[in-house]
Amino acid sequence: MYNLLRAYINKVTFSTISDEEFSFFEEAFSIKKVKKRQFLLHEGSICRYMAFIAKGAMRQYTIDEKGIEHIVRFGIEEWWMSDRESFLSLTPSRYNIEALEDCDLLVSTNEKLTSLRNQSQLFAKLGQILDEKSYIASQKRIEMTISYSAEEKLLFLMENSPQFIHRFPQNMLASYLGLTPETFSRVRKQLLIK
Amino acid sequence: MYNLLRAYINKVTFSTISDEEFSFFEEAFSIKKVKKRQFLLHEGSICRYMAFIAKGAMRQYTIDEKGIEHIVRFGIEEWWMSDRESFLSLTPSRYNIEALEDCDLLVSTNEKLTSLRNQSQLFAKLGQILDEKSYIASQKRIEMTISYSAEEKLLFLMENSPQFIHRFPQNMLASYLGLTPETFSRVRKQLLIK
DNA sequence: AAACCGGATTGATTTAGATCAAGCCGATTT
DNA sequence: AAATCGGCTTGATCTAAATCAATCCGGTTT
Repeated sequence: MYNLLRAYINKVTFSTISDEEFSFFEEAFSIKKVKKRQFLLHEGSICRYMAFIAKGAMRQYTIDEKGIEHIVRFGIEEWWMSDRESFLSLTPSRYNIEALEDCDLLVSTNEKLTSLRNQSQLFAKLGQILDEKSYIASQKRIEMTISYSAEEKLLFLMENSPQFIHRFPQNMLASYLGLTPETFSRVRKQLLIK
Repeated sequence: MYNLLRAYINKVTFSTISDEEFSFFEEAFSIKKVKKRQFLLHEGSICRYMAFIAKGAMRQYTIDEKGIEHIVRFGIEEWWMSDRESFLSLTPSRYNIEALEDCDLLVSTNEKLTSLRNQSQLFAKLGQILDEKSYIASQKRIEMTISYSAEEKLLFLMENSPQFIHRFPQNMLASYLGLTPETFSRVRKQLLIK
């Protein structure tokens, strides 16, 4: 499982990490398995984990006053899951993180990551690259949500996250796009005809 | 003008930067003044600058097929403006960055920032802190756009960015929230009555 | 095989917000 | 002072998407 993390680090940083440097990662991360429907984080509690998904899929969502769930993020293999705000500032989270499939995770804590950052140059670089990527992705998603029609949102999803389409149920994809399941279904049908 | 940047660095990183280390910043950044209505970046061109706003205000926006502008970001004093994707990958940008007031900027280039990152430990830390903050802010904004009503969006703006309310015209605030100016005006009226 | 369940679809109706259109107001220009 | 302009408001109408409600369908459970 650790070799998945190792391969990932090499891929993202365009480097080959040494055994010595990787040993710091092995110390910082431990294995955690979560079954489908189990939670990594519950609303109201402090997020203690930064999790690398070695296998499986997860979702991060809030529940509004009307009881409706809003999915703010999906995670699949090689993605990171955490509520960074809660994780860093130790404040109660407004989010839930739930396994949508049985997951193999490599998890670490705030303290361990801080020391890892000092031990490994490559970890700092990794963090920087990931932050840039996620910033750019967030920017695009914001643009989508403020300016696209339902049909355009669906096309955006197909374009930018085709892996999600057949992996997650439509009602969740709808939630992720800010649509109702009914609208999602109708728009999808329209697009298939065209 | 450089002392504004200096004070900012100290504030954000909780440190006191030495003259020596700050000299690297002085080398990396140059002063650029842009008048109201002038552009730092035009759609279709490559974003060459990372700009620190010492004074003034800017907006970053796209124009859709129907010719409607969508503001994805505002920037004011002590904020950074750039299209990071274009800036880092040297691809043509889909955004425009325009001065909404006369601006005093400190600008740098991709190459200079890369070398600054090697010269200054504090710059790396600064980058990390800013990335974390902007990630958290983006996450919140995404949540808002997919799940809030017009009224809730306005309340969100008042709560999270009160500085914007009286500084920018309503039609731009509306665009930033993904609403029409008419809806913005009506909802605002409703809220004032309450 | 019957009952059950989590989605997905489909139709009818409602509604929030967009669109269209006109008028207003205050600041700047001529 | 008249004219122009950018932005704001207000009213009437329209429409995309939400809501409500029923049915369907494939997979599990009993």
